[in-house]
Amino acid sequence: MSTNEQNDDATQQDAATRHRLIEERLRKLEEIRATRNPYPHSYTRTHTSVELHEQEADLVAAKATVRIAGRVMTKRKAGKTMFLPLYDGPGKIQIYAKKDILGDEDFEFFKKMIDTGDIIGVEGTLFRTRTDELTVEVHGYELLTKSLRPLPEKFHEMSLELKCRKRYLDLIMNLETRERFRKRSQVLDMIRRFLVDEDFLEVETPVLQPLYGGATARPFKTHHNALDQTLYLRIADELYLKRLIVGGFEKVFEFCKDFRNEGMDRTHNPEFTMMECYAAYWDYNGMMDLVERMMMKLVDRFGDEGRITYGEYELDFSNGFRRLRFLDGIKEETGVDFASLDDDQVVAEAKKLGVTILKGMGRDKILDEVFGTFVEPKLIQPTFVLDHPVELSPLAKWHREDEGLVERFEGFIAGFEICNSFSELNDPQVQRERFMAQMDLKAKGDEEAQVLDEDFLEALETGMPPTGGLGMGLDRLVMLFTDCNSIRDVLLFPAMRPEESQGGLD
RNA sequence: GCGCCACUAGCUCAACUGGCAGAGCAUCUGACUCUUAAUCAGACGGUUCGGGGUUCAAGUCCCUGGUGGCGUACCA
Repeated sequence: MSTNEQNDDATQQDAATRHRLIEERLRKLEEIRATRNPYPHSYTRTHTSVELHEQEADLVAAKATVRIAGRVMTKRKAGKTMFLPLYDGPGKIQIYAKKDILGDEDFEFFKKMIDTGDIIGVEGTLFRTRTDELTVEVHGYELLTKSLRPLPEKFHEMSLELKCRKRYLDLIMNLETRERFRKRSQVLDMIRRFLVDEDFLEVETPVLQPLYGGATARPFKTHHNALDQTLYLRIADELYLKRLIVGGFEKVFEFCKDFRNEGMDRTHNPEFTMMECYAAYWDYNGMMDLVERMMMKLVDRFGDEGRITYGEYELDFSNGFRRLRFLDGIKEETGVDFASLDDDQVVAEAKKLGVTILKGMGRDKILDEVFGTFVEPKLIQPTFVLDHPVELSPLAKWHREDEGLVERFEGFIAGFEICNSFSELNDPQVQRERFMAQMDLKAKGDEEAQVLDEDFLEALETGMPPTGGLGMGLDRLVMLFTDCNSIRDVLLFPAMRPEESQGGLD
């Protein structure tokens, strides 16, 4: 960012409008510059705080001089001594500064010029205080970065809004926030390793797509100037990964950012991270096994005896996922056997159940509504919902036994959907008919209906082997393993409305 | 999109029925050579989210705009 753009940056602001706390820091910065460099280029550490804790016995025995660096979180001054907790990347360590060790000048400089929020490097030896806290006795120190802004108050929770808007403050103040995002990285890493171990090839496909497909959602739209072409941010990468299966890669996966131009709530953010994978010669049964193996790996690592605690729930993975057929689920919860009803009866029964029926909703869409209302909230323990009506799943292959259904499953845990999978439709003529049906729905006003992708059909006509496919919402999965009930807690920078006039350039 | 609630010092929050805008932390000055939300004494700090209205008087009531939270709708 150029300095021109930083009109509200502390150092650029008019003295009159600058906050007095910042003013005070700037005054100190000025004074520091007279004798020292407040922003040196590097600092060589010998240990991190965590390493000091781990290697305490050896380091103390050897009377070793250690060098650490981190952010000053508070200053506890006691006359001619000071205690300061220092936070570095992995953790924290207390340091102890003493006048008769540092000398008058260095001690007074430390006391006056080093503020909470400043980043310093410290050299010294390890000892235990009377209250048995491992501490570095400071023999020398160096200011590494002067902080010009006050940190939030230290013993109340920051407001949720501030945590999300200024995530760096949340990360500075709350080690458990750092831990949560470290865990997110570990979950994603385990999934990636799992897939690679299962011989899946990681690939990358376009984020900017001339047609959006592979899911049912409204897209973000943008424009490519050189080509004078409308482009869409992807809502899924499904159709591209299938092209790769056509091309002969037999197992592929992608961690993809998808973008959906829809509402936001505790399980939806306009951009989110999905994992999609496809395996040639598999069907949805193979994908169910894959998901169970993957989840067991994660639960082994992050859970306890095959269980994880999520909010008020104890989720038990030790027996895999329960299998529940879509229509059976509805029957179980509503007592109505929709399979045996004709279209008019479906409408009547749904109305009787209190489901709102909008214009242009077909039979299957109504069933989906019934399912969402009565069944989904009940799916707390790991469950695969399978064999959906065809209209809801234009990219899934027809069921080999039941007419009107497709081979599809959705994984539900704690009442929300974490994955979706099909035996992929590879008959190009049937796929064309499905797209045509979607176009009809679109014409009738269904804004989310999928669009016909001629290039994708051409790929299918070239021949895609029987294939199992899977899409998994990684943010939601991370929510499960971090016991978070909002997607914002597992996104470092969740979507927020811009503050004041920080929106666009115009 | 709709409904309800909130917005007060840098941060977290008080302020009764409309009657002088407050505390803790942070900051500054001073004391203190083992502190743990350090302690003690003092000081500084306010466009009560913006705009309009009612009133002798508005943080408080009304209208309007903004941002957020929760719920709801839409949604892989």
